[in-house]
Amino acid sequence: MYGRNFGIEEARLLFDEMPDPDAICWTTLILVLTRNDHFEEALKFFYFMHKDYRLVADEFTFGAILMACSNLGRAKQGKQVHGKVLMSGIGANVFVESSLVDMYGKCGLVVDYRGVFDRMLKKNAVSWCVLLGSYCQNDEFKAVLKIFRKMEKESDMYSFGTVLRACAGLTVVRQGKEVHCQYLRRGGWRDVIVESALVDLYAKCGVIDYAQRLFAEVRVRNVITWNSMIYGFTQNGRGEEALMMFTNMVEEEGIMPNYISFIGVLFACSHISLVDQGREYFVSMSKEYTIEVGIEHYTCMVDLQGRAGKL
DNA sequence: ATAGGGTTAG
Repeated sequence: MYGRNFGIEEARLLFDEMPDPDAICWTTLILVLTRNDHFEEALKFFYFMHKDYRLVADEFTFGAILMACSNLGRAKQGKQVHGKVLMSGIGANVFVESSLVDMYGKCGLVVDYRGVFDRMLKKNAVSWCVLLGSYCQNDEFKAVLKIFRKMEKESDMYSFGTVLRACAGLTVVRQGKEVHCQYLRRGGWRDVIVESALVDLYAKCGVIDYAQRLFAEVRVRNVITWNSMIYGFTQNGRGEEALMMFTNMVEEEGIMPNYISFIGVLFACSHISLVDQGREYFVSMSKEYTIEVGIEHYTCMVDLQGRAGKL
Protein backbone atom coordinates (compact mmCIF):
# COMPACT_ATOMS: atom_id res chain seq x y z
CA MET A 1 0.00 0.00 0.00
CA TYR A 2 2.79 2.45 0.87
CA GLY A 3 4.88 1.32 -2.09
CA ARG A 4 2.12 2.16 -4.53
CA ASN A 5 1.73 5.59 -3.03
CA PHE A 6 5.33 6.78 -2.94
CA GLY A 7 5.70 5.91 0.71
CA ILE A 8 9.00 4.10 0.38
CA GLU A 9 10.21 5.23 3.77
CA GLU A 10 7.06 4.03 5.48
CA ALA A 11 7.32 0.70 3.69
CA ARG A 12 10.93 0.34 4.80
CA LEU A 13 10.11 1.15 8.41
CA LEU A 14 7.29 -1.37 8.52
CA PHE A 15 9.48 -4.02 6.96
CA ASP A 16 12.15 -3.40 9.61
CA GLU A 17 9.53 -3.90 12.31
CA MET A 18 8.47 -7.29 11.01
CA PRO A 19 9.60 -10.01 13.42
CA ASP A 20 10.34 -12.74 10.92
CA PRO A 21 9.84 -11.66 7.29
CA ASP A 22 9.40 -14.54 4.87
CA ALA A 23 10.28 -14.62 1.17
CA ILE A 24 7.02 -12.90 0.23
CA CYS A 25 7.71 -10.00 2.59
CA TRP A 26 11.19 -9.58 1.15
CA THR A 27 9.89 -9.75 -2.39
CA THR A 28 7.22 -7.18 -1.62
CA LEU A 29 9.88 -4.81 -0.34
CA ILE A 30 11.99 -5.42 -3.45
CA LEU A 31 8.94 -4.74 -5.64
CA VAL A 32 8.32 -1.49 -3.78
CA LEU A 33 11.89 -0.42 -4.46
CA THR A 34 11.83 -1.26 -8.18
CA ARG A 35 8.44 0.38 -8.61
CA ASN A 36 9.94 3.58 -7.25
CA ASP A 37 13.14 3.43 -9.32
CA HIS A 38 15.42 2.47 -6.41
CA PHE A 39 17.09 -0.24 -8.44
CA GLU A 40 20.43 -0.39 -6.65
CA GLU A 41 18.70 -0.85 -3.32
CA ALA A 42 16.44 -3.52 -4.78
CA LEU A 43 19.51 -5.51 -5.83
CA LYS A 44 21.10 -5.04 -2.40
CA PHE A 45 18.03 -6.44 -0.68
CA PHE A 46 17.89 -9.32 -3.11
CA TYR A 47 21.44 -10.37 -2.24
CA PHE A 48 20.67 -9.91 1.44
CA MET A 49 17.61 -12.10 1.18
CA HIS A 50 19.42 -14.69 -0.86
CA LYS A 51 22.84 -14.89 0.83
CA ASP A 52 22.21 -13.91 4.43
CA TYR A 53 18.73 -15.26 4.97
CA ARG A 54 18.77 -18.19 2.57
CA LEU A 55 15.25 -17.45 1.43
CA VAL A 56 14.07 -18.86 -1.87
CA ALA A 57 13.30 -16.43 -4.66
CA ASP A 58 10.24 -17.10 -6.80
CA GLU A 59 8.98 -15.73 -10.13
CA PHE A 60 7.92 -12.47 -8.48
CA THR A 61 11.35 -11.92 -6.99
CA PHE A 62 13.13 -12.72 -10.23
CA GLY A 63 10.79 -10.50 -12.22
CA ALA A 64 11.56 -7.54 -9.98
CA ILE A 65 15.31 -8.21 -9.91
CA LEU A 66 15.51 -8.52 -13.67
CA MET A 67 13.66 -5.24 -13.95
CA ALA A 68 16.32 -3.66 -11.74
CA CYS A 69 19.12 -5.14 -13.89
CA SER A 70 17.39 -3.89 -17.06
CA ASN A 71 17.11 -0.36 -15.85
CA LEU A 72 20.68 -0.28 -14.59
CA GLY A 73 22.02 -1.92 -17.75
CA ARG A 74 23.74 -4.58 -15.66
CA ALA A 75 24.41 -7.37 -18.13
CA LYS A 76 26.72 -9.33 -15.85
CA GLN A 77 24.36 -9.37 -12.89
CA GLY A 78 21.48 -10.05 -15.23
CA LYS A 79 23.21 -13.12 -16.60
CA GLN A 80 23.84 -14.38 -13.10
CA VAL A 81 20.17 -13.94 -12.28
CA HIS A 82 19.33 -15.78 -15.49
CA GLY A 83 21.43 -18.67 -14.23
CA LYS A 84 19.60 -18.69 -10.91
CA VAL A 85 16.27 -18.62 -12.73
CA LEU A 86 17.24 -21.72 -14.71
CA MET A 87 18.39 -23.53 -11.59
CA SER A 88 15.24 -22.62 -9.68
CA GLY A 89 13.09 -24.44 -12.21
CA ILE A 90 10.71 -21.55 -12.91
CA GLY A 91 12.29 -20.62 -16.21
CA ALA A 92 9.11 -21.17 -18.17
CA ASN A 93 7.15 -18.28 -16.70
CA VAL A 94 5.97 -15.64 -19.13
CA PHE A 95 6.67 -12.80 -16.69
CA VAL A 96 10.20 -13.93 -15.94
CA GLU A 97 11.01 -14.70 -19.56
CA SER A 98 9.66 -11.38 -20.81
CA SER A 99 11.75 -9.66 -18.16
CA LEU A 100 14.79 -11.62 -19.35
CA VAL A 101 14.22 -10.48 -22.94
CA ASP A 102 13.85 -6.91 -21.72
CA MET A 103 17.00 -7.17 -19.60
CA TYR A 104 19.12 -8.48 -22.49
CA GLY A 105 17.57 -5.91 -24.81
CA LYS A 106 18.33 -2.97 -22.54
CA CYS A 107 21.87 -4.30 -22.04
CA GLY A 108 22.38 -4.48 -25.81
CA LEU A 109 22.88 -8.25 -26.00
CA VAL A 110 21.08 -9.01 -29.25
CA VAL A 111 21.84 -12.73 -29.47
CA ASP A 112 20.69 -13.33 -25.92
CA TYR A 113 17.34 -11.56 -26.09
CA ARG A 114 16.48 -13.15 -29.40
CA GLY A 115 17.52 -16.55 -28.05
CA VAL A 116 15.38 -16.28 -24.93
CA PHE A 117 12.43 -15.04 -26.95
CA ASP A 118 12.66 -17.85 -29.52
CA ARG A 119 12.74 -20.48 -26.79
CA MET A 120 9.70 -19.15 -24.99
CA LEU A 121 6.85 -21.62 -25.00
CA LYS A 122 4.20 -19.14 -23.94
CA LYS A 123 4.20 -15.62 -25.32
CA ASN A 124 1.75 -12.78 -24.95
CA ALA A 125 1.39 -9.16 -26.07
CA VAL A 126 3.92 -8.01 -23.49
CA SER A 127 6.55 -10.49 -24.67
CA TRP A 128 6.17 -9.26 -28.25
CA CYS A 129 6.24 -5.66 -27.15
CA VAL A 130 9.46 -6.29 -25.22
CA LEU A 131 10.98 -7.86 -28.32
CA LEU A 132 10.09 -4.80 -30.39
CA GLY A 133 11.51 -2.58 -27.67
CA SER A 134 14.74 -4.57 -27.60
CA TYR A 135 15.29 -4.19 -31.34
CA CYS A 136 14.40 -0.52 -31.13
CA GLN A 137 16.81 0.13 -28.29
CA ASN A 138 19.58 -1.39 -30.34
CA ASP A 139 18.77 0.77 -33.38
CA GLU A 140 17.45 -2.17 -35.37
CA PHE A 141 14.56 -0.10 -36.66
CA LYS A 142 13.97 -2.12 -39.81
CA ALA A 143 13.62 -5.26 -37.73
CA VAL A 144 11.01 -3.50 -35.56
CA LEU A 145 8.88 -2.70 -38.60
CA LYS A 146 9.34 -6.15 -40.07
CA ILE A 147 8.24 -7.90 -36.88
CA PHE A 148 5.38 -5.47 -36.33
CA ARG A 149 4.02 -6.17 -39.82
CA LYS A 150 3.99 -9.87 -39.09
CA MET A 151 2.28 -9.39 -35.74
CA GLU A 152 -1.46 -9.19 -35.60
CA LYS A 153 -3.31 -10.14 -32.46
CA GLU A 154 0.02 -10.39 -30.64
CA SER A 155 0.39 -6.63 -30.54
CA ASP A 156 -1.55 -4.28 -28.31
CA MET A 157 -1.62 -0.52 -27.94
CA TYR A 158 1.67 -0.46 -26.06
CA SER A 159 3.54 -1.40 -29.24
CA PHE A 160 2.76 1.82 -31.07
CA GLY A 161 5.20 4.02 -29.17
CA THR A 162 8.07 1.73 -30.13
CA VAL A 163 6.98 1.29 -33.74
CA LEU A 164 6.60 5.04 -34.24
CA ARG A 165 10.03 5.52 -32.72
CA ALA A 166 11.41 3.08 -35.31
CA CYS A 167 9.73 5.05 -38.11
CA ALA A 168 11.25 8.25 -36.73
CA GLY A 169 14.67 6.60 -36.55
CA LEU A 170 14.37 5.67 -40.22
CA THR A 171 12.65 8.98 -41.12
CA VAL A 172 10.06 7.08 -43.13
CA VAL A 173 7.10 9.40 -43.05
CA ARG A 174 4.89 7.27 -45.32
CA GLN A 175 5.16 4.20 -43.12
CA GLY A 176 4.86 6.40 -40.07
CA LYS A 177 1.54 7.68 -41.36
CA GLU A 178 0.37 4.13 -41.94
CA VAL A 179 1.20 3.22 -38.36
CA HIS A 180 -0.50 6.39 -37.19
CA CYS A 181 -3.66 5.41 -39.10
CA GLN A 182 -3.51 1.89 -37.75
CA TYR A 183 -3.27 3.32 -34.25
CA LEU A 184 -6.41 5.39 -34.82
CA ARG A 185 -8.27 2.52 -36.46
CA ARG A 186 -7.60 0.41 -33.41
CA GLY A 187 -9.18 3.02 -31.23
CA GLY A 188 -6.02 4.76 -30.05
CA TRP A 189 -6.85 8.11 -28.51
CA ARG A 190 -5.12 10.67 -26.33
CA ASP A 191 -2.12 8.67 -25.25
CA VAL A 192 0.66 11.03 -24.23
CA ILE A 193 3.39 8.57 -25.20
CA VAL A 194 2.06 7.87 -28.68
CA GLU A 195 1.35 11.54 -29.27
CA SER A 196 4.86 12.53 -28.21
CA ALA A 197 6.26 9.91 -30.56
CA LEU A 198 4.07 11.27 -33.37
CA VAL A 199 5.24 14.84 -32.84
CA ASP A 200 8.82 13.61 -32.93
CA LEU A 201 8.21 11.45 -36.02
CA TYR A 202 6.67 14.21 -38.11
CA ALA A 203 9.23 16.77 -36.96
CA LYS A 204 12.12 14.45 -37.84
CA CYS A 205 10.58 13.85 -41.25
CA GLY A 206 10.49 17.59 -41.89
CA VAL A 207 6.72 18.02 -41.74
CA ILE A 208 7.11 20.39 -38.84
CA ASP A 209 3.90 22.32 -39.44
CA TYR A 210 1.93 19.12 -39.20
CA ALA A 211 3.82 18.21 -36.03
CA GLN A 212 2.87 21.59 -34.62
CA ARG A 213 -0.80 21.15 -35.50
CA LEU A 214 -0.77 17.75 -33.87
CA PHE A 215 0.95 19.18 -30.80
CA ALA A 216 -1.73 21.85 -30.52
CA GLU A 217 -4.42 19.18 -30.37
CA VAL A 218 -2.74 17.17 -27.65
CA ARG A 219 -4.63 17.52 -24.39
CA VAL A 220 -2.15 16.11 -21.90
CA ARG A 221 1.43 17.15 -22.57
CA ASN A 222 4.41 16.29 -20.45
CA VAL A 223 8.04 17.33 -20.64
CA ILE A 224 8.76 14.74 -23.34
CA THR A 225 5.94 16.02 -25.58
CA TRP A 226 7.38 19.51 -25.20
CA ASN A 227 10.92 18.34 -25.83
CA SER A 228 9.81 16.68 -29.06
CA MET A 229 8.32 19.96 -30.24
CA ILE A 230 11.23 22.11 -29.06
CA TYR A 231 13.79 19.87 -30.66
CA GLY A 232 11.59 19.57 -33.76
CA PHE A 233 11.74 23.33 -34.34
CA THR A 234 15.48 23.29 -33.73
CA GLN A 235 16.04 20.48 -36.22
CA ASN A 236 14.02 22.33 -38.83
CA GLY A 237 16.00 25.55 -38.51
CA ARG A 238 13.34 27.42 -36.53
CA GLY A 239 15.30 28.31 -33.43
CA GLU A 240 13.15 31.28 -32.41
CA GLU A 241 10.08 29.11 -32.21
CA ALA A 242 12.00 26.48 -30.28
CA LEU A 243 12.89 29.08 -27.65
CA MET A 244 9.32 30.35 -27.57
CA MET A 245 8.11 26.82 -26.94
CA PHE A 246 10.57 26.48 -24.09
CA THR A 247 9.33 29.70 -22.50
CA ASN A 248 5.72 28.59 -22.91
CA MET A 249 6.44 25.24 -21.34
CA VAL A 250 8.09 26.75 -18.28
CA GLU A 251 6.07 29.92 -17.77
CA GLU A 252 2.59 29.06 -18.98
CA GLU A 253 2.43 25.37 -18.19
CA GLY A 254 4.78 25.30 -15.23
CA ILE A 255 6.49 22.17 -16.51
CA MET A 256 10.01 21.56 -15.26
CA PRO A 257 12.51 21.26 -18.11
CA ASN A 258 14.94 18.38 -17.97
CA TYR A 259 18.40 17.46 -19.25
CA ILE A 260 17.12 16.90 -22.77
CA SER A 261 15.09 20.14 -22.93
CA PHE A 262 18.32 22.10 -22.65
CA ILE A 263 20.00 20.21 -25.45
CA GLY A 264 17.23 21.47 -27.74
CA VAL A 265 17.41 24.99 -26.32
CA LEU A 266 21.19 25.36 -26.55
CA PHE A 267 21.26 23.84 -29.99
CA ALA A 268 18.57 26.33 -31.06
CA CYS A 269 20.69 29.22 -29.74
CA SER A 270 23.62 27.88 -31.69
CA HIS A 271 21.61 27.82 -34.93
CA ILE A 272 20.47 31.40 -34.62
CA SER A 273 23.71 32.71 -33.10
CA LEU A 274 22.27 33.87 -29.79
CA VAL A 275 25.55 33.65 -27.91
CA ASP A 276 24.67 35.65 -24.81
CA GLN A 277 21.24 34.13 -24.44
CA GLY A 278 22.76 30.68 -24.88
CA ARG A 279 25.19 31.40 -22.07
CA GLU A 280 22.33 32.52 -19.86
CA TYR A 281 20.44 29.31 -20.50
CA PHE A 282 23.58 27.33 -19.84
CA VAL A 283 24.09 29.01 -16.46
CA SER A 284 20.42 28.80 -15.53
CA MET A 285 20.47 25.05 -16.02
CA SER A 286 22.31 24.37 -12.81
CA LYS A 287 21.49 27.61 -10.97
CA GLU A 288 17.75 27.79 -11.54
CA TYR A 289 16.78 24.27 -12.43
CA THR A 290 19.44 22.21 -10.66
CA ILE A 291 20.01 20.05 -13.70
CA GLU A 292 23.41 18.50 -14.09
CA VAL A 293 25.26 19.96 -17.07
CA GLY A 294 26.35 17.14 -19.36
CA ILE A 295 28.70 16.54 -22.23
CA GLU A 296 25.95 17.30 -24.74
CA HIS A 297 25.41 20.76 -23.26
CA TYR A 298 29.12 21.54 -23.32
CA THR A 299 29.23 20.39 -26.93
CA CYS A 300 26.39 22.76 -27.80
CA MET A 301 28.26 25.60 -26.09
CA VAL A 302 31.45 24.86 -28.02
CA ASP A 303 29.39 24.83 -31.20
CA LEU A 304 27.54 28.02 -30.27
CA GLN A 305 30.66 30.04 -29.52
CA GLY A 306 32.68 28.50 -32.33
CA ARG A 307 30.06 29.45 -34.92
CA ALA A 308 29.93 32.98 -33.48
CA GLY A 309 33.66 33.41 -34.02
CA LYS A 310 34.54 33.16 -30.33
CA LEU A 311 37.07 30.41 -30.76
C1' DA B 1 3.24 -9.28 -4.60
C1' DT B 2 4.75 -9.87 -10.99
C1' DA B 3 6.74 -7.95 -17.16
C1' DG B 4 6.23 -3.72 -21.94
C1' DG B 5 5.92 2.16 -25.07
C1' DG B 6 7.82 8.34 -26.33
C1' DT B 7 12.38 13.27 -26.07
C1' DT B 8 19.07 13.69 -26.45
C1' DA B 9 24.99 17.44 -29.06
C1' DG B 10 28.89 17.01 -33.14
